[in-house]
Amino acid sequence: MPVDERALLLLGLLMTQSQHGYQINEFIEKNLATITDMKKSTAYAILDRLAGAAYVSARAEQEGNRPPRKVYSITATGEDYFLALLRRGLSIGGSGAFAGDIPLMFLDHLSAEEAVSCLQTRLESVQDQLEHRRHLPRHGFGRGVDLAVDHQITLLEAEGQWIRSVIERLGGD
Amino acid sequence: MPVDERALLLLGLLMTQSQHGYQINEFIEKNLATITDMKKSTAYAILDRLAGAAYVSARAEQEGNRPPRKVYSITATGEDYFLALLRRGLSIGGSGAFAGDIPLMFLDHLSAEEAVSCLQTRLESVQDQLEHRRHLPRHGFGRGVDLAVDHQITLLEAEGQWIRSVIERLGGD
DNA sequence: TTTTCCATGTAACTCGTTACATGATTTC
DNA sequence: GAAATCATGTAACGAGTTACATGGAAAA
Repeated sequence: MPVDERALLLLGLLMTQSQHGYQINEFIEKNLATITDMKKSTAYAILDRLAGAAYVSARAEQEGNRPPRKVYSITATGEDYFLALLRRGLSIGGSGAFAGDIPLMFLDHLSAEEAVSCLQTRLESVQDQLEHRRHLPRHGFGRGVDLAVDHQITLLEAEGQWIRSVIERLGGD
Repeated sequence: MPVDERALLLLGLLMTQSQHGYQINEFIEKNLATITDMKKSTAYAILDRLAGAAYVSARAEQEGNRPPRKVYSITATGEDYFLALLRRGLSIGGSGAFAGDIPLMFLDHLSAEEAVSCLQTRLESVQDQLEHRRHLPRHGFGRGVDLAVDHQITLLEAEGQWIRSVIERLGGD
């Protein structure tokens, strides 16, 4: 039973303030790109679903002659549900099976040189991702988004170290 | 374009020797539980698909009056495809977004005590997973499955350390 | 004047899981 | 006599992505 992370994310964003879908999608795109890859259609659909379940309420709104919006607010039941999802999500965490484990199993089907070259590419990608996250604007005191980014940095550092050790074992330059 | 890890896994297992689906599924269930959660029906379906694409060939076989089997062998084209998937998979690795990042974003919606309690549960789960992987029978010299398990151990250790540091920051006992 | 922004969706599709079916055989 | 093993699948479902539609207003 995987915790419904996308619903948790949307509810969490609505905990701060009532928002309409476009607004939420923009926030995700601009600030949470490293954390989630949820697509806009998906967000709209889930907001709909949450409204159907009365975890959020929706009221229509219009500004000038802009397209009409649906402003979502989290309900009392929604807050309970959010907290329940949050507790489960925090307690459980990842499954321990990480993406990218399977290719490793077959490393020895490549020559040492080729394996090293692939791993170096991977290492560079990890370094780039680290660099990117380190230059991200900080918001708080290790809370909120920053905490998640911090988590990613830690794991990316470990990943980088590990790749380097494998390259060494393979006798790379 | 996420690398097709499941196809890579099946092709990789067929690189060692020709096998029938049941055999493959058994191996996965007994030896790769920490690495993948692919279901049997899924494996059968993908083997079918790979046969359709001529990446593997299938021949029927029957032993005594057991149910007939389909023994799959990887073809020359299949080996090429396998190596291509392998190179991509090794070079790319994970996206940097890890499962369990989202709940972290909302940690401060819980009281410090409750957050600590959740994280301690998570820490215990990580420790259990570490323990389990450390007691797994080793096969080779840091190659094959062992390498993937090694990778998981490294990341789980980092995860554990990180959780401990967060607990400390929150003033946990 | 073409592009981008605003704002919400629908329809078709992919990928994978769940639950079930089959039927002989060996084990409890 | 009941249950597990062997061996392969099918059908229904669910979650999410992709590509597209809409239509006015503001920006390039």
